[in-house]
Amino acid sequence: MSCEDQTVQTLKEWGHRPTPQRLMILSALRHTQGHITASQVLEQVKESYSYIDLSTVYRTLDMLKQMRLVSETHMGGDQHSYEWIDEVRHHHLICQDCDRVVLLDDVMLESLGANILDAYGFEVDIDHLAIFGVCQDCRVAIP
Amino acid sequence: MSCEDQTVQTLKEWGHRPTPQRLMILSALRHTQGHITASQVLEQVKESYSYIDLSTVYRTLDMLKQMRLVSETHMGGDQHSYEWIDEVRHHHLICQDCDRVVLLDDVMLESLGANILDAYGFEVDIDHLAIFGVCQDCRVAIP
DNA sequence: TCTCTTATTGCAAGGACTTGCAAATACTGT
DNA sequence: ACAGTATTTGCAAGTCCTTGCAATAAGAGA
Repeated sequence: MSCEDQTVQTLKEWGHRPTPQRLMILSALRHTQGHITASQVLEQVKESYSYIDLSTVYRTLDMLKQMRLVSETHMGGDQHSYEWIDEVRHHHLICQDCDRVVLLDDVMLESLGANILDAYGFEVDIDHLAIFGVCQDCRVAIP
Repeated sequence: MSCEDQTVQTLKEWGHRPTPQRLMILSALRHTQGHITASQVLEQVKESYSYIDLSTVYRTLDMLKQMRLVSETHMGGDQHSYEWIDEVRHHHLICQDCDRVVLLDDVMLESLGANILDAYGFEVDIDHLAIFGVCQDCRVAIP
């Protein structure tokens, strides 16, 4: 089963229709390494189908978020970032001085999730977290 | 020194001018228990000064965020929430089923901060976090 | 106190994202 | 294959928040 068919299957399982627009948006997301903004998705899809509308992109991204196939992150700029959730889940440490982005392994947050579940009975669901702060280099540079 | 004078002092220390608009916005924030949205601040200030503009409110909120006097949280609705940061810092667990908000003690996140500092040399700066998930009651209700 | 400089304001326009709605499209059962 | 139903789309309008800019107001120095 191709990766395309796989996606169609997943959509159907959720009761969503695999429309051409959705497949194109999915393809843009899957074939992008790392983060991509909604308007970048739009541009990419427009190359094959120029009538696609931004609202369709956002609606599809919302759907995929709910399905846990993509993660949404607000990384400080004016636009949100979206990313296909592959095997390895990770988060981001964003330096407020130099804007550098450091990947944070999900393992770090697993214990947080466990602690919260213990203490509050609340089952957290952290797909993608952006944590702000100051990175190592800037901490050294700024005494 | 009154709480008003205190605020004026803090503003000056940061090189910001204590304009009437800012003082009214500050007062609205300080005298609100819990969260308040930007437009709620606007409404409250308008009662004494009807020419106040939303952009001034947002600009002041940004300033106060930077000064760590208020925290901003996106709690799932369409507007952000702002809150005066008092003695006790806390975060929020938001249930995606029933929308209930559970306060999360900052202690839970201190160890996360320490772990990240150890592993990455990155000094996190988490003012106010909104973590989504499923609360205890809903976990029980939904088998 | 008065002038000079700089920060701040209100307004208007803009950007990102959302929503209402009629037309178009995909699935279901026959 | 076809009609009926429910979803989905593109468009347009709307919401929340941000930004550019000229006019205003605050603080500093004479």
